[in-house]
Amino acid sequence: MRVTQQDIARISEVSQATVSRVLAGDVRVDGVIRDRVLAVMSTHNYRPDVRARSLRQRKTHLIGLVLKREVGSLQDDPFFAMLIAEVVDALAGTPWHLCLDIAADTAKQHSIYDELLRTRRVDGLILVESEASDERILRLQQDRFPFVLIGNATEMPELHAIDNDNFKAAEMATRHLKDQGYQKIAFLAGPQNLTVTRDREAGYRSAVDNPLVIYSDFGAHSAREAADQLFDLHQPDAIVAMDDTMAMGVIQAARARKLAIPHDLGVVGFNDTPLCDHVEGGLTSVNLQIGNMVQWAIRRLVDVIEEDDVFGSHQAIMGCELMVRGSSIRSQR
Amino acid sequence: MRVTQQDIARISEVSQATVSRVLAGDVRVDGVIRDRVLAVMSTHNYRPDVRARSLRQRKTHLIGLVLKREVGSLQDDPFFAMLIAEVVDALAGTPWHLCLDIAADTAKQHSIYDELLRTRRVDGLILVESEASDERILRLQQDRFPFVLIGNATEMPELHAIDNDNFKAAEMATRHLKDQGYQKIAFLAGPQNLTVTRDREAGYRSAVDNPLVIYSDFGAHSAREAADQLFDLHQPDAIVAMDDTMAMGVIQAARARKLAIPHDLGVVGFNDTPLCDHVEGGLTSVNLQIGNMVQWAIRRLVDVIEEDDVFGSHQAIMGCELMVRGSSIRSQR
DNA sequence: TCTCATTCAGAATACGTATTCTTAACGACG
DNA sequence: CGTCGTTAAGAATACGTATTCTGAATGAGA
Repeated sequence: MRVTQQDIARISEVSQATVSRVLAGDVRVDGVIRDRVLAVMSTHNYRPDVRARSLRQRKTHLIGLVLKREVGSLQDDPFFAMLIAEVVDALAGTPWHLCLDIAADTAKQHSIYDELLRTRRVDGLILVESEASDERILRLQQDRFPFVLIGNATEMPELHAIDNDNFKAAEMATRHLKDQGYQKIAFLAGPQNLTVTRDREAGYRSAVDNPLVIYSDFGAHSAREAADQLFDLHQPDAIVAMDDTMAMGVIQAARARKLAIPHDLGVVGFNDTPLCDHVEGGLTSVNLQIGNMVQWAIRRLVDVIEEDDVFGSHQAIMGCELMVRGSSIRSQR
Repeated sequence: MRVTQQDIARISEVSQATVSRVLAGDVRVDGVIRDRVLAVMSTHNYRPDVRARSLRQRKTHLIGLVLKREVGSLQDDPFFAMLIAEVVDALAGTPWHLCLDIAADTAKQHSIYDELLRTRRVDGLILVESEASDERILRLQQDRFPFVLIGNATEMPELHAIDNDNFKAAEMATRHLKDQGYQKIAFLAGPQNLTVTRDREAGYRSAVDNPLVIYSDFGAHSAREAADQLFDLHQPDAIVAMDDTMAMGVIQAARARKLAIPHDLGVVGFNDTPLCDHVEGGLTSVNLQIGNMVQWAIRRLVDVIEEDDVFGSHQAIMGCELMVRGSSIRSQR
């Protein structure tokens, strides 16, 4: 059977309350008794039961993250692995843990959120992939549930959020291609309802005279099909892709058409994932400091939970850096 | 404030016990009352508190997964993303959730396991990357804690485990290269203490006359360095790499030396990750049916937890399939 | 010496639920 | 008409912890 505070109390010949106090580091307990209790705890390998603690403290010490992705497609995009890893890393060494769920579609995602917060399984949520008018946010605010958004929240000021400067990032990527002498630069966009798509598209448009935009789902496969369309219809000589995975789709399409990179086609991606090094010559990509964003978000979220600061409003913008590699350096050729 | 069974009871003019019974679908409660209570629950949007439930039922409905990986290196290898995604997918639609942790080294991993099970945060664990004599397994068995191993357990019969046929997989990959006319086939192995390394090495050795093995850490970078050593010292004309990520390291090294794939060098990886399609011509890889393995493991684990079958012993071996792509087809050239 | 403040630890309670124990009502059967 | 079995729901309890409430002991100050 499992050893409880009751057992420790009995063996130490003190009350259960005292054991609890020792555990909490309460200064009011006598040194002699404290040491005795600690010794008993140690010899009996005692650890408090997190289930009882959760009930009593009304806190599970779990952070929820619900990704939206089709079954079996998470591994396509290292971005999600980065995200997950960064969250867990940020939580390491703290009393907090990650509760991870993946939903196949928006409806499922909503019901999972609902379940998580209404059953009180998690103490707070990290939101990613925000949409233009995000239903999740409204619900969470209504329920006064702690959450932090990783994404654009300029139109919803009453919340905690951190975002990339996606406008600037896309602008920078596009200008870079222009500087390299590319003439007809297209933008391979993601789903149109996402704020990240809108922001990057705007940045792209601001840097180009004759914008050429095509929307596509995430993933190399969809991107490849979209790239094929672009090549068929418009023959661009450079493509800014929404992320590295989609850039890989572009590269696959280019290979099939014997288009040489970077000579015939310049390519830039986003996220600076490990994929960039797997491309011959390297894939130019915008580093968005996802790790820093996640760390900020987690710190904020824990603060919100512990200070009960649900109504506060901290927002931050993370800088970005263009990592120039072979896929966009035409001048060398 | 949050609505509890007590509130539902008061409003429905029944006792809290009855509400609990209605929730559990207890047949002994009268139909009229049941409907009344259900209606009140519905209008008040009631959901049971998972924290109280965890304490009372002694069950958190959380499955733990602790990966061992250096900080920030999880995204290098799609294998982990696959693993995580498959676990979460297998849990979707059940009352179970995933609690994910990542440890930088073995010591940290052990302390996380210890914490998870002794505080009763999770009800069971999925173990991956088993070592030859795995301390984790001994501890868990000692504590009679539910777990399922994804890995080789032939030397530890008293547990639930599922594994690939790694011997056969490596043998198959090696023979394939031989059949394609490669003469000097090397094996780029992973850490030597892992059972998966040992099994694949054995399979490789069984298929080759003059074995040529080099050990390396996981990840493209380490693999590239190891591959450079191989090229310097032994000039192999084909390499079987422990996984696709390491195969990418090999390919990077080959590119730097202007070795043409598959003409000058044949390459085979493992896991059949999305990386395979990102290589020009495609990377040949062994599909290990990770999804099926994970599904089996989760089903088993949930059974073990719910049937309290900690002492049972179910084991299974998953088949594999060689996905032949351009990186190993010399005959076409 | 008496009073009062202070310190420390035990007793009691609450967190929200599931379940066992108890009791009331009712019908059947002798 | 009384007894007993059966059914249904309320009362009570336990899960393990944190915390408030209470009381005993100690020491200081008058």
